[in-house]
Formats: sequence, structure tokens, C-alpha cells
Amino acid sequence: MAERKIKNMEEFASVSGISRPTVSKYFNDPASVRQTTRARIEAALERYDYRPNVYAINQNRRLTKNIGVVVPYLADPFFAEIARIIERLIISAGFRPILLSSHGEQKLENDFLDGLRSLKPAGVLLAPLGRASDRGHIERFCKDVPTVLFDSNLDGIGEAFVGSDNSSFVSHTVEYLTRTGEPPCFFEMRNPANPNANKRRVAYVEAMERHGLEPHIIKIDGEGWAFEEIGHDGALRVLAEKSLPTNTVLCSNDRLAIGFLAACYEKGLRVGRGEGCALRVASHDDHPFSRFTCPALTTAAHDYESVSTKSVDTLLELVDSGERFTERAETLFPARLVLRASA
Amino acid sequence: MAERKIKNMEEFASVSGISRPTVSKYFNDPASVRQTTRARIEAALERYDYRPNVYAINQNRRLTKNIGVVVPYLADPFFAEIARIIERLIISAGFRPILLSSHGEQKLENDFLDGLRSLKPAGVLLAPLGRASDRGHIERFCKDVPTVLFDSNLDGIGEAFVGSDNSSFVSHTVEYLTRTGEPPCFFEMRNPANPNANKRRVAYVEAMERHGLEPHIIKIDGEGWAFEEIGHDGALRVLAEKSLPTNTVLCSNDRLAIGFLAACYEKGLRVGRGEGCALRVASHDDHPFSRFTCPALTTAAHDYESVSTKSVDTLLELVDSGERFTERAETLFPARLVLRASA
DNA sequence: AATAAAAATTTACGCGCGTAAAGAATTTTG
DNA sequence: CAAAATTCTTTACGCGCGTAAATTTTTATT
Repeated sequence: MAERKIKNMEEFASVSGISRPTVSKYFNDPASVRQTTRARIEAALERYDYRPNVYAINQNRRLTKNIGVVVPYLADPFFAEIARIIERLIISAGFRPILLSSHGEQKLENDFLDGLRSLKPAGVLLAPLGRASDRGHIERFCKDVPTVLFDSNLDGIGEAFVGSDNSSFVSHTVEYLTRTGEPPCFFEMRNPANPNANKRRVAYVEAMERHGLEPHIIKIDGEGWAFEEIGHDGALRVLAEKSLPTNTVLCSNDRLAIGFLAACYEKGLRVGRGEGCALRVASHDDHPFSRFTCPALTTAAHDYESVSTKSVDTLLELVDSGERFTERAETLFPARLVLRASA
Repeated sequence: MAERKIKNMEEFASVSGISRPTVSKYFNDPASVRQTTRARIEAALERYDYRPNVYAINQNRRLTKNIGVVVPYLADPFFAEIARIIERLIISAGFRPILLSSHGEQKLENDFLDGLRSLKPAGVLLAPLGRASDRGHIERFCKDVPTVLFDSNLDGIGEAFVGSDNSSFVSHTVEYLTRTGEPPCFFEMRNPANPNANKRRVAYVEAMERHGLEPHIIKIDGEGWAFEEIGHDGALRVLAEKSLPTNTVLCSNDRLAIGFLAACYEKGLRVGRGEGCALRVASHDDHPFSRFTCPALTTAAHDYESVSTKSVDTLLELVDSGERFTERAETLFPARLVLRASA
């Protein structure tokens, strides 16, 4: 290998005995050249490790092989997990994922989209911040770049939306909890950043009414993405006020529940469904850490795999066709109830 | 704004009344042109939203403004946190971070480095996988691209290393634990992927001997990066065998400890330093979730901010000088003991 | 073997910008 | 105000590759 340094495709073409345009064709799609030619090129590739210049390639392409993946908060293991799956799918489809985390900030989300646009990506997968998102900005971006939203929906924006069916999450948990004990109250942030939270609240109220029960919603204060802390502090307050209307608490999401459980532990309240338990706590998401809370958290699980796969497939369909969808499809995957010790 | 669509720098130069070379100079460094010229360009920028083509720029530059940031496992909130800080520092220094996660796989680490090389980055910050890293591959990469290692050291590789002083972590915890109760045994994976784990074990033995105590190391089985699960399963086994030589357990890292605490809870063992507690558990890292374990985890905290800042500063120094360091500096930051309820 | 179809080659141009050199304009200095 | 020092303009070339058109070579078909 590396018999001599190859500067550019011209040189590489000459040492491999093939013309440059054909070599160029090979690099765009190895299957598009004759088998014998391909073999010669790949033989040369063994001897001289040449790689085409990324920038020169992309300058002349209208679209690149880049796919942007923008998530609201990568330090949340939920997004880390889904990003991991998505990245893998993108790579195996022959594209290059560019992972960006907005860190909960509108300015970053906007900046990243602007940056992405000038990278001429084939498409973008966007999990928007939600309430904190700049709708107009994202809308303009989607005009330029084929974009599929996932996780959080922004009505009418993007070519499609793929996410989880929040009402399925809540139906599962409410049904289970009411069947096995006192009906749950609903524990959430007063002003949730994420639109899924609102859907879950609505679904909770509906589910309770369907069961002929009166809903109770407990709203706690707090801004930002430090959900565990917010849940913890909110729980301490609620427990101190003894304002829980029932012994069963359904948290809007697992990160709040993690905080809630920590607070219960501090206050010496035993959580679970057995004898001697003061409270039952359940939640939604199946956060990667929810198996390791004390007690382990009963929760409704996202179908991570399906959401990831469908998001990527939808975007690739868009990319391959080179067209936009005539109508905006919304795909929602149902939840799966995961019974653990907390409820 | 957007009075008409600007295609390229030529057009933008003409509408702003400045020559293209000068405009080019402006975009490379706005301070390098006369104040009045700069004002005219920026006025034009207000009216027509033009941005130079990224690919064309980078094709002609020997080095780009890209800085690669490679971490072993982004789904670990520890790395998510440090990556967040590093990204911010890089952006504010006027560079573009490219965040990559090896997901614990050597092949991905190698592929990402190869990919980065062809992006002609100004430099790279690399937290290597550790034992799973391909030393030769990384060494060759570092010959081509100025690289600063962080978190995990690989002896002699890269221009510098910035990390935490593992022996400081362990000194703090061992000193505290021996002072306030029974001396700790050390709980760790049998074949840790991360070199820091080895340093911590050695430091534990040294610290115990310094206190005139006999070290006890408990090695548990498990491969990969699912530390919580490994810690949990290992703890269940150790507890079942009643093989703990003392009532005080010092875990090699917080993620193992999270699993350990979950196992204790399941077995009904009360953890903490108060009356009625069967065990004390402490650990190292100050993982973002360690505040929310049950009980909250006593641990030795990384100085995230210092490690991040020093890593970025060191790399930027390298980048700005355009030279390599004559000798490879290793900077280690001490730990800070964080007392919580678990020990 | 003759013909049609497919694939490769040659030639040529363009992409958008960096950058060098030489001269013109502007600003700074004394 | 003149000279010196900056800064800008003009002109020109090159980067490495995509890609189109016309031609030649190779392969597949009957």
C-alpha cells in the first residue's frame, strides 16, 4: 500500500488505468460501472489509499450525502439512545449523519438549521424543541430542505412526522393503574416545553373520564430540561403539603418520575404495590435508566426501534424520490406497558 | 432583506460595492479589512442574506475551521455533559465542532477518525475507547491531525492529555470512608474498558496501604458499556454470596454504583451512614444522575469545567501556533468530594 | 459474424472560492 | 502637505471534482 502519494482523482485514474470520469462514476456508485472496471479500480484502491476530496465532491453536487439529525437535548439519554439508532441506520443506508443537539436553546436550534442548510444535506431529521422552537424559522428551513420531524410534532411543518402515540401511552398506564388500585393523579410541569406533555395530559383526562373517574392534575413549577430536579423539588413540595388526592401518581415522563422517586426515598415513603407501600408511581417513556430507579419504574415504553426506523425510511424515501410528499403523513407508534416494582 | 437571490461571492461583492478578494478577506477575518469597508459589507449582509459556500471555502484551505470531538459513548450522560461544554467552547472560539460517538466500537472509532482526516480539521479532541482502541490507527491519525486526548489517556499518543487525577478521586473517597466508618472494599469490572478504572484500582490499593489497611477488591463479570446493568447483576451476586468483607463499598464509577444501589434496594438493604443502614456505598465521577439515586450518591466529582476548558485551550494553542508541541504534557485535575446520603 | 446495446474514453467546461501580484486609492505619519 | 504605509482593486490562476457531448471500445444479442 501507499506506493506513492496520490494527489487527486486524475492521478488515481491514471495509476488504475481508468479514465477519470469513470472513476468519478465509480465513487458515486460502485455498481454503476462494469464489473471488470470496478475490480481494477478496487485493486488500485488497495495499493494506493486514495479518497476523493470531500469538499470538491460536494461543491459540485446539488445535494450531498449528508443527513442532519437535530435533537433538542442530547444529554437526555432518551435522545442519546434514539440518536444512536438513527445514526446507525443512516450510515448503513450510505449517508453521513451529522448529529446536532440544541441543548434546549432556540438560538442553537436556529443556528444549526442555518448551518445545515449551507451543507446542502440530502435531508434532515428534526426532533424540535417544541414550545421553545421558532416555528417560522423551521418552516422556512423545511421549504429548502426535505425534513422529517420526529418525537415532537409541530403541526403542518416538515414533510412528515413520526413519533409515539401519547394517548396509547396514557391509556395503558391509566388502565393498568385503575384496574390494580386507586386511580392515578397526573404529575407534570406547569409549562412543559415538549408538546407531547400536553397530549399526555389531555389523554389522561380522557382516559379517566372514559373510566368514569375524576381527573386530578398536579402541576409543578420549573423551567428548562433538568426534569429530574424539577420532579424532585416538585415532589418534595407536594409531599410536604400532603396534597396528593390519591396514593397513585402517574408522572408525565420518566425523568420527572426519577426525581419523584428520589424525593419519596428521602422522605422515607415506600413506593410500590406491595404491603407497606405508601405510594404507587408510574410514568411514560421507558427511559434507559428507569430499570435502575428505586424501586424500578413501571412505565409505558416507546418503540424506539420503530420510531427510528420509520423516521429514517420516510426521509430516505423523500430523498430517493427527489420530490416532496403530496400530503403530510403522521405516523404514531403505540406504547408497550412495562411492569416493574414501582406500581 | 433578500432583495434578490445572491448566487456567489462575485455577485455579493458587486452589490456591496467591494471587490471579491476583499470580501473574501472579510469572511476569513472580518477584522482584517478597514472599518469602513467592513461596515459596507455588513450593511450588504443585512440586505441580502448571503453565506459563502462551505465546500468551496474548504476546498482551497489547507485546514478548515472544523474541530472533531470524538467520545467513546455519548449515551453515557457523563460524556454528553462534557461534550456539551466542549462544543460550546469550540463554537465561541469561532470553530465548528463535529461531534462523533464511537458507541463503544473500535471499528466506528477508526472509521470516524478516517472520516475526520478527510475533512481536513484544524484539530481533534479525542476521548478514546481505551482498551478497545486501535492504538496503531490512532497513532497514525495523530501524525496527520493535531490531536489532544482527554478523559482516557493512551500513553504517548496525541500532542497532550487532559483528564482527571484518578488517584485524587480515590484518595478523597478512601480517606473519607476510612475516617467515618469501616474501610471500603473496591467494586469494579473484571476487565474494565477504560484505563481510568485501572488507575483507580491501583490508587485504591495504594490508599489503603497508606492507611495501613488491607485492600479488598471485588471483581465482577461483564463486557461493554451497560455499566448499570453490570453493577446491578454483580451486586446481586455479591449480596447473595454474602461475600462482602466490609459494610462499605467503593465503586469504581457512578454507573456501577447506580446498579449497585438498585440491587441493594431490591434486596431490602438500607444504604447510608445512619442507624439501620446495612451498607455504605460511594463512588467516583459525579455522574449527572448521582444526585437522584436512592439514596443520593456520595462520590468524587470531576472538574468538568476545567477538563473541558483545558482540553479546548490546549488544542486551540496547537491550532493557532500551527506547530506541534515539543513535549507531550499531561494535565490532571483533582477531584472534589461530594457528600450525599449513601456514605 | 454482423448488429445493436452498453459502457468507457476523450474533451471540455463549470462550480465558488483562495490567493498571489501589481498597481491604484486611501489613510496615516511627520 | 508630501511621503510612507495601509488597504483596496484588478487580473489571473488554481483547487479537485461533477458532468455533458461526442466518440470509441467492449459486451450482449440474434
